[in-house]
Amino acid sequence: MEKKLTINDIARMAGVSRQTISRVLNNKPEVNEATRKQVLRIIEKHEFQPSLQARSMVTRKTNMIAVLLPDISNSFFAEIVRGIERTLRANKLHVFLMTSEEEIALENSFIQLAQNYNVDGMILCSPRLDEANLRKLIPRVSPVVLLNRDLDADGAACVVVDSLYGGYTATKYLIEKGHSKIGIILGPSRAYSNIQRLDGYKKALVEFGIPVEDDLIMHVEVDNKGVHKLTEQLVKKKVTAITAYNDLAAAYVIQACTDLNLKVPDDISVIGFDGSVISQFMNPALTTMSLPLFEMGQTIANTLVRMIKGDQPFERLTTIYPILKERNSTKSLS
Amino acid sequence: MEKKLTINDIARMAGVSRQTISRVLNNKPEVNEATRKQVLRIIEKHEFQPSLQARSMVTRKTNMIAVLLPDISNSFFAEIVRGIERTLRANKLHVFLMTSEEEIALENSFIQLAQNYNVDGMILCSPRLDEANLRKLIPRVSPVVLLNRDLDADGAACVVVDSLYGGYTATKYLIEKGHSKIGIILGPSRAYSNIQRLDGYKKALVEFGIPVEDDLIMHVEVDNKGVHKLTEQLVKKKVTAITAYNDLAAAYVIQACTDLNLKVPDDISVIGFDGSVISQFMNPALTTMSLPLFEMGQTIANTLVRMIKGDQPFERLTTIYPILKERNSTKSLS
DNA sequence: TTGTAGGCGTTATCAT
DNA sequence: ATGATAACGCCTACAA
Repeated sequence: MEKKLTINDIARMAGVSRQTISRVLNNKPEVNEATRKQVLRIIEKHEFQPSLQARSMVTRKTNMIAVLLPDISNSFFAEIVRGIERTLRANKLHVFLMTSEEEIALENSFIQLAQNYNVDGMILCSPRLDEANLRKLIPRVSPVVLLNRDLDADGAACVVVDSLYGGYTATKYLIEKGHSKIGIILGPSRAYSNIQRLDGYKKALVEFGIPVEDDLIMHVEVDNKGVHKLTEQLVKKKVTAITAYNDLAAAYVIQACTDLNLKVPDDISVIGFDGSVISQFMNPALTTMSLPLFEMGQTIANTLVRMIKGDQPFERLTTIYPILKERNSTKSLS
Repeated sequence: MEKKLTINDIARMAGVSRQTISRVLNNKPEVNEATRKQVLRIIEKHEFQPSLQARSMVTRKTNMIAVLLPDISNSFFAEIVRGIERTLRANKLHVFLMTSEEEIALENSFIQLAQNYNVDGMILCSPRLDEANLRKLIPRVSPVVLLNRDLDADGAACVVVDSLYGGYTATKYLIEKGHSKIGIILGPSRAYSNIQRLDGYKKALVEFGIPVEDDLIMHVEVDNKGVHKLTEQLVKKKVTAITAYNDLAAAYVIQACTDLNLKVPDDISVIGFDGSVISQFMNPALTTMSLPLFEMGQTIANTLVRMIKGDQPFERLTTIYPILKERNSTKSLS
């Protein structure tokens, strides 16, 4: 690492005090034009750039935003982060990335870490922390934007997907296609979104007078590994359609069906959730409840930026509605 | 944001000097056990945690690693970052994420930014910067690990995919399946890996005495949007097989073939590159040159950690060989 | 074992 | 318009 020049070095070279250098760096008006030019020349000649660390010590701003999520290789989060990063960048804010791998302890310590680094704000994607802890930690890193978590707390805003609507719409769609024996595979976490999705599923069934059968409701234990087996169980129970909690899970469902010599959608209909890139390349192309992930990322970041600026209004709660994208993995029951 | 306690506050409460607090925080031995316990009690009671910023000012270490890549939503990079993050985390290092969107100007300014934040090291994924600039910037953020770029510079190590081997192996595989009219679709950038891949393609053809036809060599202009059209052109030229520069591009190739009423692999064979998640769910499942992305991320981070520690040897150049994963998108020409 | 003084590189405040 | 001085919160070196 090259040894870095400091503002003092520049001051010495320019024959002025470091305060003047500071003024030039910060575009303060009260500097003689001649001096300013001279200083700028020296700064450029030596490609001097001030230490943001030192600056942060006094300004109390780091321009860093901590972004905490379970898994960056999950395209759901990756696409959201793309939206976040671009929007933050446009506001001269930068991303401190933290991955919790769904571990509560890591989530906890990462939020502390964010505080210790003195970030200007934090984005929490689907935190698993319980409400009490969340309420305790939020003030330390606020402002905070939460994804998929509705918490009414000071210094926090929320962007949530309406999973109830999603689960309801997907199920209703299948019912209207003539299905009544519909299996549902829910995600590994006890997350709110899963409960919501299940509620939506039930709501649709009830609305159409179809009995809710508990043994058609499946929960994945840890990750997608279990989907294959759950699909087998559902098939044994003669379902004619399955809704999965995300597109990748739906892909595993289809794979399992193929292994069981069932054709999708002829023998069984499958519907996913997310609308990630893989959904359109699967065969058959996946019918899914699609989410505007990139735009969600932008919304999240924009909300945070407004909170930070402090002079602009922001939505305490933004609700995102998934949109049914009908493709070829679903079919009318004839 | 709650107002944060400082080391001075704790010192006052404990009735000792702040230096003693510092000693306790840093586990220095020269502290009376009674004092240490007393101080620890107060620290815990108030959940005091030192400012890492202030600490960095004097220790000259931030424990932050800048990770610069073109696009986090590209599963190729996302999976690599997952490996990087986990390994860095195990070494108490953290990720400062920067996305360049393939723009050279952004790459340039992000490297500067990394310097100004005084990061402990940097990971550059497939930088587009020319060699001169790269050589100039590396010393400012070193140690640096470069992905897919072989540059022999002080303070830099490289992890590269052997694209020549990959291109060669894929092409050879197709030739041995009886294909001789083989199209190749190369990536958008003038990146080294594309040139290498083409060289491998040519090498295989030459080895088997098959003439290299320039009009079977296609370059994507900007992104995957163009793949569809290029595929049409190749089909017009009666190719029986196409190798694509990554799995997503291969997906578009297959889509284009379907649109042209060609069946894969019966009418045309397609082979991808990367072995990303989508490849196994495509229909037909994609034959591809697969890369151990997560492990590559780990290797990259591990190399950087060794460089930072300084007392451990590290590979200046690590070469990764893609592995042929034969699935159902390729077939013998009968 | 503990405390004091000084400094890391900047900006803020108050003089001049 | 410019400069001197004091912070920001911590650690290092030296003194007690």
